[in-house]
Amino acid sequence: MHPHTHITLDRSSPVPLYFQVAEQLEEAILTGTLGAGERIGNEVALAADLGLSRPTMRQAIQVLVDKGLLVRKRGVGTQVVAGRVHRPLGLTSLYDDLMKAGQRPRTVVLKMDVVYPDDQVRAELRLADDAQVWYLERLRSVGSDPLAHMTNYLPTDVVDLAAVDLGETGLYEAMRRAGVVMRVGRQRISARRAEAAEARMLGESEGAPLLTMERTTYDDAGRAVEYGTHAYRPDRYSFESTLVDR
Amino acid sequence: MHPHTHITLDRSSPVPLYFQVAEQLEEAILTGTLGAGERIGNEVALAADLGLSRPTMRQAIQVLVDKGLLVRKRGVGTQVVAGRVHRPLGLTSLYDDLMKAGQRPRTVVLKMDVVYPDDQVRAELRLADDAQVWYLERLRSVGSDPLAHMTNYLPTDVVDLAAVDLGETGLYEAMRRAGVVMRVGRQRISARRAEAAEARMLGESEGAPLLTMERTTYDDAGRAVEYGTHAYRPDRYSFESTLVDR
DNA sequence: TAGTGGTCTAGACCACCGT
DNA sequence: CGGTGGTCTAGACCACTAA
Repeated sequence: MHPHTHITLDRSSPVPLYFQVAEQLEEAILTGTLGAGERIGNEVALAADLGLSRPTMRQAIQVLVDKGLLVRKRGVGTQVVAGRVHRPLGLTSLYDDLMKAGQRPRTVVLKMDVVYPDDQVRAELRLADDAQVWYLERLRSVGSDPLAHMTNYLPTDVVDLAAVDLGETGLYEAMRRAGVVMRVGRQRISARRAEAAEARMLGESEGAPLLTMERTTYDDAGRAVEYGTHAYRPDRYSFESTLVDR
Repeated sequence: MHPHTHITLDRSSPVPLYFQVAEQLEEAILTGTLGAGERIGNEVALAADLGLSRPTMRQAIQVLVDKGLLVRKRGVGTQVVAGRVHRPLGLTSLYDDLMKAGQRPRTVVLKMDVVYPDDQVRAELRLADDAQVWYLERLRSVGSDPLAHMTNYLPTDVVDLAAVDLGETGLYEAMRRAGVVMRVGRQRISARRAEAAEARMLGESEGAPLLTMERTTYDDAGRAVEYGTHAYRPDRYSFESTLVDR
């Protein structure tokens, strides 16, 4: 009844125990060692097997429930969710996503300036009336294929963009290196027709459908650190996500 | 130092204590009683004030951290995230969303049949080779404006669609009433050109951009219960979501 | 009825932050 | 250094499910 997934714990590691368990359980699910519909658990026995308290074991399982890999049912147990898994989108940039997928993204910085933002941007970033922002416009490609046209606004006190080579690194990675800890992003995804100039840049015809995303990102102090509006070629990009009801 | 948000607990209520606290904290944030950037906490003191244990108080705060309303920073405290809040998308249908927004959606069922699914649908739903599914095609409008063209496939043993008036209720609501507990949804959002027939239905011109979503939903036993591909008029609809890094 | 997850308690030690 | 959140323990009682 116990498909022993053989979990190893290292109590001297700085990695939390619940996370060690979650990692190894996830691995077992992704490799198929734990198949769709299979039951793990119960929590009490698992905890005892591993020499953990039940709350710690529960926390480990909760991580995978939140990722949509496991479902819990009271009185029944915990089971592996069916279906192929795709990685959830987190607070990553397109650049990060492409790198992870083994692609070689290329970025051309079209514009980079310090400007006075318009009212909408100032409101999104909650800036004072006289505050200035970095204005950044980039075109991202994979190989010879244009993929996305990106516009971003950043408060000038968040990061000094002039000191960064944005052709060689993603914006989010640059922000992280500057010590910004991004915690929350609020985004809206829709679609629209490509305008003429934009269509030329993306190698599409005017009026072609574009996938659009606008996002405001907040750091670990709750401060808005970035606002951006992006346009993607829909035949080359899509947004995947997992929703979990608790 | 304590912006006393006056939280009331009812220990005789079946609503969990952590949830009662989370609800009232969220209310305080949404109404502005707790303003952007304001610190709540600390966990120990809050727990003591309310006569709760610290883990319970922590769980309450975690709910709002997961919703992107609060950010925690070790050594500092817990603060309210800046910016306007929009409700996250959960496992709801377009119908539910519209109803909540006070709209009056109208649904026309274009087709409803039991069919043998093609390979892709069979794979998404993890069905046996000889299994049949409900095939459902609907057009949803608000007022006189067409909004979305929706196609769904459901295993026949999940719910009997013939017994439901889908003009009067959303598909997800109908599934819930049939005892289906949906727990996980995996979706992909992109865009494409409207085809001729589709454009006519949606009141758009051929080639107009459409926002597309395909989603597979799983129940509390990890079983695929629904697969759908939808097309929305992008000037009338967009997907909003909140991402949280932990 | 037996077994499962859901909630809750009352502590403990640690890591990190700002002063 | 004091104060914060991050982790962990060892229990307890309850609600729900399935046999």
